[in-house]
Amino acid sequence: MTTHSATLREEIEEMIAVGELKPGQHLDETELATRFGVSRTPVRETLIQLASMGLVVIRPRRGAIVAELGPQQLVEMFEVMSELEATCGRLAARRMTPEEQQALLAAHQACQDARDAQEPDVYYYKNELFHEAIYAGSHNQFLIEQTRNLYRRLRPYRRLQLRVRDRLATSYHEHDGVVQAIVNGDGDLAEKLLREHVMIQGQRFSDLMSSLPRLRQDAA
Amino acid sequence: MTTHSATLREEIEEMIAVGELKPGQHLDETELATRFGVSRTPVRETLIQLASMGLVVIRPRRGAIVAELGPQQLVEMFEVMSELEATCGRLAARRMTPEEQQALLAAHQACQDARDAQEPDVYYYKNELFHEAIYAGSHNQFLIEQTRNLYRRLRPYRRLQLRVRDRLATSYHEHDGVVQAIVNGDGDLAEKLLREHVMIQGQRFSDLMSSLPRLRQDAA
DNA sequence: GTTCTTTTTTGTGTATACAAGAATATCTCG
DNA sequence: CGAGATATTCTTGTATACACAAAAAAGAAC
Repeated sequence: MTTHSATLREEIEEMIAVGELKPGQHLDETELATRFGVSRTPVRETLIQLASMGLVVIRPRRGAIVAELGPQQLVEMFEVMSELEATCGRLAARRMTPEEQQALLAAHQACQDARDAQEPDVYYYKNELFHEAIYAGSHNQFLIEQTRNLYRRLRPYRRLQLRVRDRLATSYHEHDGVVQAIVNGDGDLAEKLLREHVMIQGQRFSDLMSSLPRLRQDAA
Repeated sequence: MTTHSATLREEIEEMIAVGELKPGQHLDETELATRFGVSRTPVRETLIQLASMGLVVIRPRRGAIVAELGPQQLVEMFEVMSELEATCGRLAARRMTPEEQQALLAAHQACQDARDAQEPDVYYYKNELFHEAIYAGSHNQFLIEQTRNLYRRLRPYRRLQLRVRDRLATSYHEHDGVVQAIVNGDGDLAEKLLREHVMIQGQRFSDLMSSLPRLRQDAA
């Protein structure tokens, strides 16, 4: 059995992730309550959870709005993201079991297939699995959780990410170096390569950030 | 003006930190409500926040208990802690302003004074300031926040930390290496030294973990 | 005396009611 | 016609009430 606010949290979180609720948008408790057919209480509890996760901001007596991250914050969060992933990679290089290495290679192969087929959507998905395979190899459940949390928090802004020309091929090539470093057990190299790999995405973000104001709901 | 649940959160968080509420202990909503002279509603909202922070665990229909971290989880969290601090150090080595370097040196000097005076309590406090000085040098507010969050989450278990023989002198010596690496701008070295410095504390934790069952309130 | 079932009790989850602060609209006066 | 003050409305924060599930206690069967 699950509680109302738990399901609500997932739903609203998804709505934020896909942009149905835009950064800066005011979240009316009663409106959400009626929309989901519940009372204000579980809605409030949901909003508090989302606030703790950083997805919304609650100002006392002034209600909740979808968190809007400024360029500065985004850069900082991406930097941390790259560090977390790099750490996963370094630990994975030292700790992966043969089975986990096999899984990583398989995920890598799947990326190659998607690249060859020139299917960005497929690649995007396989890419996630590839990174998950590295996370798993860190053998640190808490680290994995933290990394996933941050990833989810950045998701609302990810849909901005353009299908940059040749990004697929470049990405795959970077993956290749990471995989080799990991199977060779070279943690420092894996760390370095992953840090750069993720950071490059972050820099693309920087490029896009000038278009940020366009994204968010014009707050009153 | 601030809201009830905000002040409540700080109070309960502190109670958990100092061990007035022990890991595993059941948190009765009505009891807390009467104790603080408010209704259940703000208490519930507080508990939800604490749950999102990982300090308590809420199981549906079964209430909240103070989170109890197993040895495995503690080791994992300490590993992440060391990585976050190490990252702060690496960034600080590259980004610190001269003023921030001065502040770091001052904090380091304060540690030395405390060591010479053989005052563990003072050293403990000055040590915090020392690490904070490094955080600040990272120039990444989000990273600092994450690091502080984890630190706070580990606080309930920190009071276990023994005054190990010679730990003060060793700690100060380790700090010395870190400071030199940072002022020399050697990010990689600072990262490595800080990782080890924090991890050593974590290993002391491991040693103490056998005494863990004694700490937590015997859950029914 | 032990174990399984049934009943009671306790405590959580949700809904509703009320109070107070913030936003907004209206009105008055320059 | 515009600016400031006041009143109204709206939304949030808190309290209370109720429903229902889970744990605890009591009772029955073996």
